Amino acid sequence: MELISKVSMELFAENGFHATSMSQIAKKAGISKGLAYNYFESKKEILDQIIQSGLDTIYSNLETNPDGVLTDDEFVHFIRENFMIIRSNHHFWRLYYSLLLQPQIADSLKTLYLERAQPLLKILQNFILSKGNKNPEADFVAISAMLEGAYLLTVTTPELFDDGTIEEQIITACFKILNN
Amino acid sequence: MELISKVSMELFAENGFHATSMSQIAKKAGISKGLAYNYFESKKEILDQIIQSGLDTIYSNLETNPDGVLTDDEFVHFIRENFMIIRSNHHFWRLYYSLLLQPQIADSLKTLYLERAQPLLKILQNFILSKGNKNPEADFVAISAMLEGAYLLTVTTPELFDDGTIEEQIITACFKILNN
Amino acid sequence: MELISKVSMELFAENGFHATSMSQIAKKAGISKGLAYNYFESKKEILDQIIQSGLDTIYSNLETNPDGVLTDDEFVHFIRENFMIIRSNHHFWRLYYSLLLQPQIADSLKTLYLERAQPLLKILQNFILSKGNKNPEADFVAISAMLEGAYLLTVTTPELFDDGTIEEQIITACFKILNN
Amino acid sequence: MELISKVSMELFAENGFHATSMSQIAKKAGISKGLAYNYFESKKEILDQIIQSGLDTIYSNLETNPDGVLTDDEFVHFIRENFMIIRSNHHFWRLYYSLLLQPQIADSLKTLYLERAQPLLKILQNFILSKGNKNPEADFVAISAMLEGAYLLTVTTPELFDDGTIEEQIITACFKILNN
DNA sequence: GATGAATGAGTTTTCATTCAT
DNA sequence: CATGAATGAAAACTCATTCAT
Repeated sequence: MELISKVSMELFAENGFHATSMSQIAKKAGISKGLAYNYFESKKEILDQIIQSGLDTIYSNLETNPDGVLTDDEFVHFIRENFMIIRSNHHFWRLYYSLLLQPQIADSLKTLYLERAQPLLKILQNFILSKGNKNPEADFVAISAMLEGAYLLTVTTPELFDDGTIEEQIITACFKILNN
Repeated sequence: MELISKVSMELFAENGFHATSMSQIAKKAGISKGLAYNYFESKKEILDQIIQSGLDTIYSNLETNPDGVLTDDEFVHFIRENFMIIRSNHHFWRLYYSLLLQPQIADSLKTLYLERAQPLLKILQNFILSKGNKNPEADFVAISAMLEGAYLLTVTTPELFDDGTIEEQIITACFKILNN
Repeated sequence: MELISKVSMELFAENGFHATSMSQIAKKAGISKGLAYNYFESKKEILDQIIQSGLDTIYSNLETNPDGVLTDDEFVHFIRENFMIIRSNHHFWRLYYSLLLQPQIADSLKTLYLERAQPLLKILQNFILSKGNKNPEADFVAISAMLEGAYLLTVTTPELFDDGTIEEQIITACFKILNN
Repeated sequence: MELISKVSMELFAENGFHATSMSQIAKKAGISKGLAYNYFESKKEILDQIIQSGLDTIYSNLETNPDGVLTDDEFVHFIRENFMIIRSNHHFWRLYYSLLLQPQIADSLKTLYLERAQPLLKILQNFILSKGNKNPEADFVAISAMLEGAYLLTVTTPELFDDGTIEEQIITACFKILNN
């Protein structure tokens, strides 16, 4: 079951959900199609379960106090950790982003995601607010977009940043935005 | 033929390439399946043609002198124009991003894209260089990521920014990064 | 389409709905499975359509004035005609009876059937009432049961009555019941 | 084993033999699929065993002297008892009738049935003969059909006759047929 | 006795594609 | 140009049955 999920995630991420067949999954997992259906009611259910447990494991690794305010050093650490998590789950994130682009699926996914990501966004927001700038919302939008974009680039074209310095550049830019 | 492309792009963007059938396309276009095959050799060819002409029309609207250096005002205008183009072609961009996440397809797409986008990146690069900062590469990465992220958000969750101010916040952040 | 219906009815009647596969249907009809799905959305839809048009053709052949009262001769003719119709549609009736025994399907079927059969039952009722017996309801129940049973026997074991005299014996019994 | 039979009979009767899966049976019986196969070699064998023991218990309850001749009172009692038996085994009879309509299965079933039912038919025949009518075969056909039909109605639409008077009406009609 | 993981052949259904008209 | 009937390969899914434990 773990195996099926793992194999499916890789295939879904590489080829897309619709372009991946149960036969491929079964073959790559070294089992029969029938067995896959003993564990999951449908292909869709495999996807759902991947999303669920993917978000679970990712966010459980990040649990911090969402009400406290980070110091600069903690913020730096926080961002680096985010990138590390993305890198070590790039299959999942690639899948996540591709699903996000399909309106049919996206809505339920967005809800699920926002629910789990809320504490993180809160941490970011609090940090930005603590800087006392005139327009914290604008800073929040800009930094969120920058992170989102950097995550996407990390996932889609990791070879461009395999020196792993993208986060340092992002961090530097964050402070430029905030200390101004 | 124009119609088939248009209709296909919408369906591909909304449901994904693989989840869209030729029947759906023919039905939505109000023609027979057979006729679609008079114009296109295969479903894949429709996609290719969409990408080709999509990039064509988009970048032909943006042709500027890639070797010159923008003034600040021109840069602002340049960014705003980019967002406008994204918004008026959100179907295309949604499709573009979803394809980008499928490695099978992504490679040829990336080549194609970089080819067309090169002049724009050059403009951005020149502008950043003209600011004379210590680490222009870092600024380039940060700003590229921020733009990429903002485009993605514009395409996937337009409702969050329907006041259309996201570009202003991005522009402000760009200058903070560059004037520092 | 006519062909598919016809072939399906025979197979459904001989083997049962669930025990008949689309492959069998396609093979017997000399077409591909795919084509069958051009005409019918699902196997269930084939069944529905068979029932609909089966009841249609049968009852349209029997349309008589349901408010008038039959003479004895007309009653005899009416019964004989019923048996003839059953015999020339024995596939359909075998299918009909087998569906009647599956509660899942039976309810919608019963409604559909009663709707169409109502005029016939009315004719029978009127005829019985015209005889002025003390307990017409009892006569109606007995005669209905006798007809139902005779139809069932005709459909399931036609060889027992291939001389075609069962209806004469039923008719005789009817008059015994009514003239008493 | 008893349990498996009982549960299977209910499911077969409600949903049909082919539409019932071993999983459903095992689930409803609260056992594993494997265990079911310790008791029965196949799904078909469950069915066979149900039919066998179904006919057994039913006819063992009815054993009377097949050579004697019933009095009128005994005949009335005999019919009432038949209806009672049908009612208390409606699952079985529903299943029986549905199988009767599938030629593949029906032949072996008919043989089996006739074997067991022979004594009962003999009793009925003797009773009819004892009335000394001109055409006892015709009376036999009519009364058999009436009983068959009444049984079918009792099994398929019990709600129509839940006052339990259908047998009285049938009995009355029988005497009308016979005393004429 | 009892389980349930595992299979493989079968089922219903879908769909890109072809082609006679 | 245009249709839509037709196909065949492959998809998702089911299920009777087996077997190691």
